[in-house]
Amino acid sequence: MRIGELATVTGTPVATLKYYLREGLLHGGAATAVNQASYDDTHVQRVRLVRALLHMGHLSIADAQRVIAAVEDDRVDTHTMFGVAQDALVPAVERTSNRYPAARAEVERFVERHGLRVRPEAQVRQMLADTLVAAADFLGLPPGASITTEGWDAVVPALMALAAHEVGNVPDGLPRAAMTEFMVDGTVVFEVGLMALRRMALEHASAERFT
Amino acid sequence: MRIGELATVTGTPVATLKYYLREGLLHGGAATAVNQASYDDTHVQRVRLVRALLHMGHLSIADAQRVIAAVEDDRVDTHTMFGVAQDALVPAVERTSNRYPAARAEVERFVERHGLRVRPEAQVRQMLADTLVAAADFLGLPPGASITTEGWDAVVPALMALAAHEVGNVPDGLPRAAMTEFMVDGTVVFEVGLMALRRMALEHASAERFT
DNA sequence: CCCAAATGGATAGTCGAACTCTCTAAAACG
DNA sequence: CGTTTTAGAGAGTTCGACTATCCATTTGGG
Repeated sequence: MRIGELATVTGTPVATLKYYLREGLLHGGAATAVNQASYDDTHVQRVRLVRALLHMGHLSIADAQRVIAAVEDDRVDTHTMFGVAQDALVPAVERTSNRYPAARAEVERFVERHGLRVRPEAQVRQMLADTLVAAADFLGLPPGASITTEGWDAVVPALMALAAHEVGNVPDGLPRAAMTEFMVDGTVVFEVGLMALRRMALEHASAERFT
Repeated sequence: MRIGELATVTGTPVATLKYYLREGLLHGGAATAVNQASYDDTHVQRVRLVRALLHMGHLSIADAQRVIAAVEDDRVDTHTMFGVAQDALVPAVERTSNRYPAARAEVERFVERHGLRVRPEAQVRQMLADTLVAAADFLGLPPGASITTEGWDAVVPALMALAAHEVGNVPDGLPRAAMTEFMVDGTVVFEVGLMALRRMALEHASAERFT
């Protein structure tokens, strides 16, 4: 297919596709002439991934580039590639609070307690620490007060079951890039769903308490 | 305190605070002279809320205005106010897919199945439907294929327990605006934490499957 | 009490991100 | 064979979120 058809299929303007090409978010089509290239299903899927990252995941172009780069890196195994993609999804925040050492230590204990196989350098550890710090700051805890994760313990088994279910859904035998795209898109899309469920649960709990 | 001190305490430039005042994100201080006003703890807390909404929650100024307006509306009870604030937190997406009717119907069944006390008009229902549609589109399901939520069922009890715990943590006897601020901020901050946990669970599941 | 520094309020300017437009020479399609 | 479409590259636009400037007060240390 040519770029016009790709635009129609994905519902994305040609000018925007060209922009994605320039930014390296979309791999070029097979050149058939000096000003012609042909695109295929991998391009359709990629455009969907990019749009999911940008619109559902609210990533910047720069962050999306990091994810795409990880997806395209063929040198490492699926699990590592997924880890890199995950890391790229973690939003950057300024980390000035002096609560971070305590928060990081609490995260290590949490990971240990639940026997989670999470890389020591995984950005997601930092992400959880960010939350603990923000919560402590917001609650106005005194600087030395202990930061705990015990409120989270109850939800871990359910999340692990959900994650196992989701990872189990990744089809076998796909090219690795396609598998990683699958997992990254799943990460973003199901994340939004989980947030929706959480908010439903909050509204329910609020109804129980306040009405 | 004067605006300079508010700026110091919250780590926000004076120019930005003035911008928030102009945009209605921050209520004005008590005027003590034609060019003097004094600010108090409610302003400090509000600035923290605004920054949590903008930076952790990645809301636009316009969306944050809707949340703040709900927080400031004294005419309704706490639960309703929280619902309005929740609705304002749901990001806007373009909804062109023809899968929406099926997705909405599935959401209704889901809410019914779990006995969730969620308002019929709550935006969070739409948010979950968005996810189902995005997932179906991404997986390339044929247009008529059924959209289900059964993968989510397992996680609901844990989320409800977590939400009950969190709502239980809201202190009693605060002014209602403060209570709502508390819950909104909690929604945003703990949401980030939940996403972090989910990603840890995904990495764990990926390790189990791919290594 | 006096003057540099801070303030409230308003307007204008900046900056980066994410597109969107324009242009040119070369296919492609009917 | 003339109208469309295309690749590629650069310039332009739009919008959101600040940031800077200005002025007429007001404050607060010496």
